[in-house]
Amino acid sequence: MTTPTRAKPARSGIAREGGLANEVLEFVWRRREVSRAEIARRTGRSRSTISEVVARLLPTGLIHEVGSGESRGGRRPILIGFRDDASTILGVDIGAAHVSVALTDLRGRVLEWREEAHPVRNDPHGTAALAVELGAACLAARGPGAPEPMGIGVAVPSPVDPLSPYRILERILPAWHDFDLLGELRGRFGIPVFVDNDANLGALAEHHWGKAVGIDDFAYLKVATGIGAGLMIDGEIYRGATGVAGEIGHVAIDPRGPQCVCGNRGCLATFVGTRALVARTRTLLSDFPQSVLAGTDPDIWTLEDAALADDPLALKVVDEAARNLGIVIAGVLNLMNPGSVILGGSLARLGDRLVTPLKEAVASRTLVASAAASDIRTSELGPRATALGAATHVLVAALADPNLFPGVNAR
Amino acid sequence: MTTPTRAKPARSGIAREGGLANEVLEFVWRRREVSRAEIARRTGRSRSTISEVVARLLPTGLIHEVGSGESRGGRRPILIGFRDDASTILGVDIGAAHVSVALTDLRGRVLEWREEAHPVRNDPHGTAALAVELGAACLAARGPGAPEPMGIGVAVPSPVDPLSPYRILERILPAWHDFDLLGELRGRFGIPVFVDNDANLGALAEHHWGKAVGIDDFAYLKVATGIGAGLMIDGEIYRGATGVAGEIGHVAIDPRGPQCVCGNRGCLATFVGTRALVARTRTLLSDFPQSVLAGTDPDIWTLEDAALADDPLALKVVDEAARNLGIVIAGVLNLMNPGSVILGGSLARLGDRLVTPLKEAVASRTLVASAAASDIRTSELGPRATALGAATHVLVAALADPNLFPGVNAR
DNA sequence: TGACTTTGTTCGGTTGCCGAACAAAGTGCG
DNA sequence: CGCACTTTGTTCGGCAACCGAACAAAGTCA
Repeated sequence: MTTPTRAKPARSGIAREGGLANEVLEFVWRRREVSRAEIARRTGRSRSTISEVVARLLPTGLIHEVGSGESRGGRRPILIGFRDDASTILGVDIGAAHVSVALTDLRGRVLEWREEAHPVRNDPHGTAALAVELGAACLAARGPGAPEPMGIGVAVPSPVDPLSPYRILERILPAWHDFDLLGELRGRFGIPVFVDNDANLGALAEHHWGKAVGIDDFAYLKVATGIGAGLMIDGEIYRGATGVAGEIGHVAIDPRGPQCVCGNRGCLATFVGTRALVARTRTLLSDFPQSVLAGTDPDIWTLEDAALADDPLALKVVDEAARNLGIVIAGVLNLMNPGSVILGGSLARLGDRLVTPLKEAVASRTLVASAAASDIRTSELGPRATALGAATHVLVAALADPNLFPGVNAR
Repeated sequence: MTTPTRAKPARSGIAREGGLANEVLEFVWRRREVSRAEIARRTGRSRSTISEVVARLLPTGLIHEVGSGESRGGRRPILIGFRDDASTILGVDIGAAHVSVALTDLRGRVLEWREEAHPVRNDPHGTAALAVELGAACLAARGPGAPEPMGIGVAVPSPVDPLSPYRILERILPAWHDFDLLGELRGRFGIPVFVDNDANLGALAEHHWGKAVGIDDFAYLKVATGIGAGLMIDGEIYRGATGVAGEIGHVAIDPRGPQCVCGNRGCLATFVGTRALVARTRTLLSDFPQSVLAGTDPDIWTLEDAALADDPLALKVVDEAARNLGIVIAGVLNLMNPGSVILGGSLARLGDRLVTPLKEAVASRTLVASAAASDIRTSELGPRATALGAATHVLVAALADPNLFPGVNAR
């Protein structure tokens, strides 16, 4: 009855303040070096207004004057540059069986990197301690004089409800019930902490640093222990009504398929998850005595290496996986019409060995195949993509409202 | 190089001007009768500001003072009401084999209604002439003193590219290549014309007048000659990168299924389109000699009527259709996590006879079944839903920017 | 060299919105 | 009934954001 309805709640949970100062800041970040007059032209504001805004932004230390640019027939412009080293960000990737941490600058460069295997599912306290330890190690490696990071981003292998991000993992990881990972991190480092689902953050990383730069509507599929999709719609992560959009691991693709942990039969995850791929490889070993994998106990890494070496057994497993993925991707294309589909997770390093059979499977299942199927690609961001995406989330929040990060303008 | 990037291109193609005046206008429309003080509270603005905005809005004739409301312990408020009869809107539904036109007021009430069967696919000129004729008939029935409508909305059974809405139907209806339906209508009536896909407009109708009032993320499925989905995301129709989002009729649900016109096998449309349902009914006739349909040549209407009368043959056909639809809807739920799924098209009148088996099929294919599957419902808007949605599109545009409709404030 | 451009700043003015103050019109209690 | 208190809607002064015009500085081009 008395709830103000003024501002739409931002779907991303990020302020998106709309102020001109933020718009200019984000523009300078995107263009790296740009004059006041150019900002004025591109934002549609007057030069006088932009001059004033830039003057207010300079003392934050996020931007600075970096010299003069080329003349366009008159006075040479003073270029405004973004200070990529004005601060740093910690990106934490909580996987199914590992924790990794990246320390990045404000341009997505990974300055430090730590990774360690850990039984995440059953040990929330140890996981949090490990994340703190790896983060501290990243900071220590930068030396004593390095500035404090401005924030921490965390990727978790589970849906995140944007309305109550603190109670996250319990659905998939019961041991994590009511454990406050975020509070732990905030308490240790004393800076803002953000969480999101790993596939969502992978999509964010692709949007900023990968194959989706400049594309505002695309789907990112991460194939790992589980399978998840991150959907970017109009430049923002789409979460759906209750925050579980993109949970495609349990789409049924074969009602006669094997039993899945979720209780149904023939889920995508039972065919394409890393465990399923390794199991399938073991089953086929006896049929491929000439395979380099023959006589070994394969895991996902040796399987991928074998595929990269064009081993026939590995290629057969990848081919089957691609065709099963294709069923689901065709559905995504028909339903959402994304501008691009990007494949992430370790399988992405197989490149065309994965994409070619995938495109075939998709083309036979889509009406507008020619247009849609042509833009399926593999990520090139590598194993650091998720942690990088977590850091990127903090960067996006900072550009949208730098006031949330008091540490920055105190330099 | 010189493109201004100021305003994001609105995905809907509608202005969404953001001005306070439009916000107030839309608020008054939603609340029907509301005082200045209440508007101020709910929009977060001051009473003085709202007073001024209302004063500027009153001369448009879209709102007016309608008396005084209940006191809340002090002076009684002056209620501001929306003039539902300030203008009218023409909504045109171009179907696969019919044209229908609704004349509505600004509250979605259908004042006049005309419908006629027509071979739309092969006769664009005749179709346009028929739309004009039915529209004129609606206007004539209102008498000579009636005000001119403020705009025309058109629903077409084909994707619409928001960037070039004039070349619409050629992909699905080759005979329509380069025929300018919109120009025809604009030339005849001299008022703004808007187009969109029929499923999108059905979703819009549900959002304003049907089962999705208050729900900003949902999927609307229309089952007719073809099958299409309208996706509403954050209160706006989602079109995807190239305007074909929701084209789910050709999702493959059975690789061993029958050949489809699109060239693939086992498309959803080959199982659940009206033609497929009638064909399936004919096939099963011999197995159900006790059916009321036995000995008849059934069509989609008699089939639905039989199902409503609990005829076993009809129920079996509906049951099969529901299970096939369920496959696709489960995919929609897993991928997009909509707050609700609403079924439209004539099949919707079967109600629980359709929804119950559908929910069963969905529940066995979704991970978060309990939450998601519970909110699948049938539309109650009936056969006028699409034309109503077309008119609603014009209403939405008008509320977002009444300046587009000069005819209104000239009263 | 001189005419013309472009940049960035200064300055006065408009616009949108706010808060304080006020009159009008209510309610509720002694 | 009378009086204190609320709520509504308007008026008016003021602030912040932004703009356009004017200008000096610094460049290009013929």
